[in-house]
Amino acid sequence: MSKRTDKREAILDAMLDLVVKRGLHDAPMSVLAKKSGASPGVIYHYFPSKEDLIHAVYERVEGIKREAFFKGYSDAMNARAALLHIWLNAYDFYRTRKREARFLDQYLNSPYCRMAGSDEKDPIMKRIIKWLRPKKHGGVMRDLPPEAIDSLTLGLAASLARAQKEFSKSTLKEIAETVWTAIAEE
Amino acid sequence: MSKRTDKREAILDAMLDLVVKRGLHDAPMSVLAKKSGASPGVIYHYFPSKEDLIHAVYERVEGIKREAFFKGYSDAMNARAALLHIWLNAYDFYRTRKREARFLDQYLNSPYCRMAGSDEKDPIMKRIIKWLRPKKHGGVMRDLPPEAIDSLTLGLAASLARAQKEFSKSTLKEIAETVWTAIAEE
Amino acid sequence: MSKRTDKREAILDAMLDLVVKRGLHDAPMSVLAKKSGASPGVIYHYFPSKEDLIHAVYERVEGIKREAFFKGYSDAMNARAALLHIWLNAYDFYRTRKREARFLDQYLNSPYCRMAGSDEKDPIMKRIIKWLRPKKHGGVMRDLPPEAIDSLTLGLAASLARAQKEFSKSTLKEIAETVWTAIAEE
Amino acid sequence: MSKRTDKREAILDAMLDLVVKRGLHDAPMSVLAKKSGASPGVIYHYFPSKEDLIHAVYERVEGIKREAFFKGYSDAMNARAALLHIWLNAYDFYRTRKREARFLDQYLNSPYCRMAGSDEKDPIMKRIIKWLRPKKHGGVMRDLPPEAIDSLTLGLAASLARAQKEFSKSTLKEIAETVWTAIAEE
DNA sequence: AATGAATGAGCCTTCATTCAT
DNA sequence: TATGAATGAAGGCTCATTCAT
Repeated sequence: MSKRTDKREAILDAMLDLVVKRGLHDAPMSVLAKKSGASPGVIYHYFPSKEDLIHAVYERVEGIKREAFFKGYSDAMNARAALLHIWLNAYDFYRTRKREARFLDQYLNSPYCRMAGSDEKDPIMKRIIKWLRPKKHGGVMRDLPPEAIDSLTLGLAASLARAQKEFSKSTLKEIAETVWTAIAEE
Repeated sequence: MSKRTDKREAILDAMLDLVVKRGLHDAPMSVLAKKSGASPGVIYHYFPSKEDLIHAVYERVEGIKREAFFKGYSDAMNARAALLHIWLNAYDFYRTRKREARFLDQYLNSPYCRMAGSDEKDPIMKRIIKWLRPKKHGGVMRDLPPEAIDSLTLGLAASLARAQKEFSKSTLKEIAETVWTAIAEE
Repeated sequence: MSKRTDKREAILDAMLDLVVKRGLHDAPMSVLAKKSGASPGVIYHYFPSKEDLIHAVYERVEGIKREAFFKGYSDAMNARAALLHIWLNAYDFYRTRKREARFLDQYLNSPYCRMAGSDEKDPIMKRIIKWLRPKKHGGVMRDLPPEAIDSLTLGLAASLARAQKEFSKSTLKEIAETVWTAIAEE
Repeated sequence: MSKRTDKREAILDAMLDLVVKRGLHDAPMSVLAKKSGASPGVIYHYFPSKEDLIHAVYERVEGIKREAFFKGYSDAMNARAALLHIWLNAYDFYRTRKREARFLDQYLNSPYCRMAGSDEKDPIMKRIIKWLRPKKHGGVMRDLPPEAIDSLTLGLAASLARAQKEFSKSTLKEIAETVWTAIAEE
């Protein structure tokens, strides 16, 4: 990995930390410079503005998230297996990547997010969405709106991950299956 | 309502608007002063600091939310009826009170929130929680963690309300009942 | 003493305290209002401006000082006795009236002082100055400049009073007499 | 001298002037910026806060004072010669460095001074203090408290320097010798 | 006389950004 | 590429003063 990439990464990582620790407001470039080991000047060499930098952090986090969600996933899986797999991956991601999760919380709920051209708010599910549709549209779901599906699956995983206590793998599977039963066409 | 209270309300309301429109960051007191019709000085007569003001806005919104959730609710209702009722109220709240909903999104995901002494993050559900527990603890639910329950009920309502399209009352009821079936002990 | 006078006194006294505790800078009218029990409004009823108020505090302190210096003094005393008497009184004043002493320190060294029309910086000594002049001008002193006389007498008393340890009456008298010997024509 | 040092000096010097002209209160950073030719921002690059800046000005002035006091001084001098020498230097300092003198007057009598950790209020005399003690403690003085010694020597010089008229070198020497006679052992 | 809400200029400080080196 | 001093608009907040009551 080149030195150039190293410094860029250091900046992105430091900003992620900063936002998580002090908030999207209260994340000054000067502090970022100190944390990242880069001078204020170079930061502007890598990113045109603070806003762009924030968006770049988001893209990076989003990439990590996507990777995490689809780790071990195979197109050969059937709908049920795929959903369960991704659901558990999601729980894991939100559980182990606290920093990334907290950044997303802030970013997605801030005007920064809406500033982005944002092709799609959450492009991840687009890849599995083919099943996350009612049967009559080629999916395997009950006739529920997509928002409902999303909230009932990934939203649930996220909120469980935020809980104090950690759930055992078997409990999680149980929950996932309950969900599946509730939303899938029998 | 006294003039004193009027001005206080005007400030709170203007800040709510400002945060929703420009974000928790980028909500300067000077702009607030103009919007609210109060001078920069008086604002500090009513609130010790910007932070306190933000917290006060939150308390106010939280109060509105609580009222909305429990509108028409009666202790005489059984668990199922109560949950459905509140669930629909919640959907309504998130649907019609977009400003308040967006403020909560930002506040609850910002460090401001964690700054508050915050006895409880979301005290609302404490009132209906008696059923939102597994049967073996006196509730009527399957043995799911409270976080799951919350996400599956109010979280779902919130995410549906955020959707572009509006759902008909009958669709909502259908969804609510699906949920109920999924989480309630048969 | 009339109520009017009472409130005026309360304001003056509170300001004296404030200046001593927080400095001539950092003595806001709002804090003064709280300390004195008078509203910001009335303060301006008694004093046209903050500057005038500060000057009024000075006049009051100066009055107290004059009284203290001349307590027990009699015109019948000869030069030596008078000087010793006043010298001891001065030490007492600076020793027991710490607040007043500290206020004078600040006021006399601040631009406030020079703002005042100030007939005379320290009018006190004018009353005993008849001896504090060289013999050839009708006094009893060596031919030293008045500033020297003043510094050697009252200035010395003030600096001794500021010291940590307290001096016994006999030590003080000894010092005073040493001074007298040094500056008086034999 | 580096450019960095230059700007720092310019700021310190401008602040000294400002305090002398307008007082420790009423010395706004904005005015300082204009006077010193530095932007408001850079000032904070050199000094963490206004308070620190004030303290830094003090340190600088104190340094100048020390240098002035000991100019031409040699350890070979005996007590009497040393005292006379330093006494005349002190008069010169207070006489020619009016700005510095006036700053010290304000600073030393303000709460700023007491805020400082201040190892010692006036470390200068610590170097000559070996004689400024009573004979029985190895000095050459009468048994007077140190405060008295200080006031009778440097205090006197300062107050003479403050006078309108300037004293001739011979008058000064005469005064100094009178003082010496008064405080030195026989 | 008295209150205290209200004003608004101005204060200290921060911070995104630029630029000489 | 990299530095970090420099900029200056803006931010949160204060405070002498006024004024409706």
